[in-house]
Amino acid sequence: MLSERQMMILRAVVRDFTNTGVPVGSKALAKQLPIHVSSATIRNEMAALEEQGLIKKTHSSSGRIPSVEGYRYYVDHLVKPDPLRPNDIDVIQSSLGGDFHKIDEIISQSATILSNLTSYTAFTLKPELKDSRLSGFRLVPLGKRQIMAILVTDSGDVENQTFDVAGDVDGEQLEAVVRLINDQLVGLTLPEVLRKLQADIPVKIGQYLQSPQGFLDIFGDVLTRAAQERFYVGGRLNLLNFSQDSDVDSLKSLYSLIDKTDDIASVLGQPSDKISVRIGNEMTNDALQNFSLITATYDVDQHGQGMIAILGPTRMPYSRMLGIVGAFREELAKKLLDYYRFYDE
Amino acid sequence: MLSERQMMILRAVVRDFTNTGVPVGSKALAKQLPIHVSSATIRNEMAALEEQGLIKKTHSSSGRIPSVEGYRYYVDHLVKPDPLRPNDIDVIQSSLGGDFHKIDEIISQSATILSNLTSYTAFTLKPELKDSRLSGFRLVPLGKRQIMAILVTDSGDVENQTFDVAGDVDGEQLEAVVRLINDQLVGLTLPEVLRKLQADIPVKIGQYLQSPQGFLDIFGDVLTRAAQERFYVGGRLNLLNFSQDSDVDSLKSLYSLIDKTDDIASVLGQPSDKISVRIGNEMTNDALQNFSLITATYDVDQHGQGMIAILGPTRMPYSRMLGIVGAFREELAKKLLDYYRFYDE
DNA sequence: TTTAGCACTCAAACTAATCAAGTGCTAAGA
DNA sequence: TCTTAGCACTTGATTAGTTTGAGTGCTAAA
Repeated sequence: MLSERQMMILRAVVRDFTNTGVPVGSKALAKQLPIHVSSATIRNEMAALEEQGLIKKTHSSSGRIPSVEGYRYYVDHLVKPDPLRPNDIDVIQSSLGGDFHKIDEIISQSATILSNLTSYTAFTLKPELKDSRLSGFRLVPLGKRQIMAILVTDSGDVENQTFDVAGDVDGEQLEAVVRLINDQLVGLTLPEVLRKLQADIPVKIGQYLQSPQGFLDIFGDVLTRAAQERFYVGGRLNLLNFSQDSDVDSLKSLYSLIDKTDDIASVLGQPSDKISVRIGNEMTNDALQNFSLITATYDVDQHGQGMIAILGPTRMPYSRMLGIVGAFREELAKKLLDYYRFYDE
Repeated sequence: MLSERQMMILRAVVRDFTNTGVPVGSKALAKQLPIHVSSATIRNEMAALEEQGLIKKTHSSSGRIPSVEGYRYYVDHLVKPDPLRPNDIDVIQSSLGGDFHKIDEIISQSATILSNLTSYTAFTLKPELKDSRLSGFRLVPLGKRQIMAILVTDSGDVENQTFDVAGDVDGEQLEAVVRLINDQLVGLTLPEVLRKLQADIPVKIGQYLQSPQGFLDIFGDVLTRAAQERFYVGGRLNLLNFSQDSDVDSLKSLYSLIDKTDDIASVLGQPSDKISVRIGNEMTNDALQNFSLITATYDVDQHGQGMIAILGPTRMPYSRMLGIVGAFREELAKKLLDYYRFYDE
């Protein structure tokens, strides 16, 4: 249990340290705090806070910095999200105001906006229904020897891939394959389709194509891409700003993590209604020990739930960041609702 | 004019320095050189080389390092490309040996291989005909309100983009627009198409669509993408290894340069038959002052000419790198010829 | 419970001393 | 004329020692 005064001190330590990056000493605090006490008193209180593991020293005679637990307490109990700055509002309005022709443009643009506002790295995921289902498959012949495979899901995701075929393209064969897939697989969830693709489908396709393997490769490829959550990243380069003493290796593993599409879901974690903050070692990933991750979901009614996130140093100004993330999720949801309303109704 | 002995010394200085990164002194050279002279003699020769601007000191009593002019002389007159190591050959064979379904897979894979072999950053461009022409355009309706626009050029490039439309999709309108484009624009070079797109096409399309602007945006978009040379990058993270004293700003501008699609052509420069080496300030771009760029073209007969390149520190082992680039361009050309032969004939 | 005072700690900044690698120059030798 | 041994000199790196300043914990008095 913390006393009022201890909370006040903890809050001040976090605020000061996140702003300046310098450990905070008792004298500076005494001068700054609204109550009138001496630095010695502050020292006593700080010792108590340290006892509880909320703040720590960088060396035996240094000022204090927040521990991970201290940040956590601050985020859970003390922080109040800052309201947006007028300038921030302008940025959002103007970047999100234009005309868009597809959801993905809005989502990818959002990642850029978020990274600009925060000067950290931002992630965005489009609204996604729980289990999206295969809703259509096409094979479009292009030119002489080229075919484009297109896969559509019921949540509107489209994946496509072109590939070359040897010999002439037989229109009837293509049609037969497309019909087969649409008959047998449309309506199933993508994992189900993947499972069937390993089982009975190859046999059936063998009836129409003499060498189905190539085709199955392509189809499987497009399918896995569609099953993976596509996410957008903004401001990747901002990570460079926080590479303390230029630790190239950890930077590299950080970037590999970000670029590995299949890992991002596990990093961002489960959606939850609240805005979630994970701090340093609260994330299991080694590369993220000095970072904090703020994630938030946004709802677009029947179109499902999406996610936005920002990744910055543990030592980030949480009140401002929480304000930005909170406000932006609202703006994005609003924008998407408008978008769906325009195209769907 | 350099004497035989001076050449020998210059060669040794470059070789030593590129291998170790440490300025090369007269004593070490005297011990290492095949001829038997004292370090004092070497010092005299080095003074002569410095006089000519080919080598320089890092401070008044240091060993010598090559100047940009020294590297240039070395590359132009002294270097002999290393033969590939057996291990390198294995890497190429196994990474390029698999089955590919499209040119782009081979080209993108090549960027990865090159970066692995060199541990630098690699670029690859697919073989490109001089002025590729529009050879086909489609609008494929997907689901309720989604359309995919597909553009094909006569060199086999495919660009596509999906977009949403408000209101019901009118199949006849779509067909009319597609027919219009195919009638009026197929066969023209892409710049010509772009020009027409600003001029008479909008009027004509206005006859079929009540609000053509959205469509024109999309079409223009796909068109510009198709007109830009698509290139692949391998080993971008390797640039981090050479950020001397973690100069974040110059790293950032380096990455922005690499990611800006429209600038890369100007960076890579004009194709030429030879393998070209550009060193440090021979490139005008500020961000590249400490880098060297090796570019090489490769020919795939009637399918045009492509390009590969590697970007590494000025202080790179040129003989090995030239060997790798030289050998790889051959391998790649061979692989592509095989590929075209399989699919085209 | 608060606070003035004091002894103590530690990182950072600065100074001085030493070392090793290298240079240019001179003068003697081939 | 070219080569080379010898020597004085320069410089960056490393190490050890000092000083400074911000900060701490503890004690004893208010």
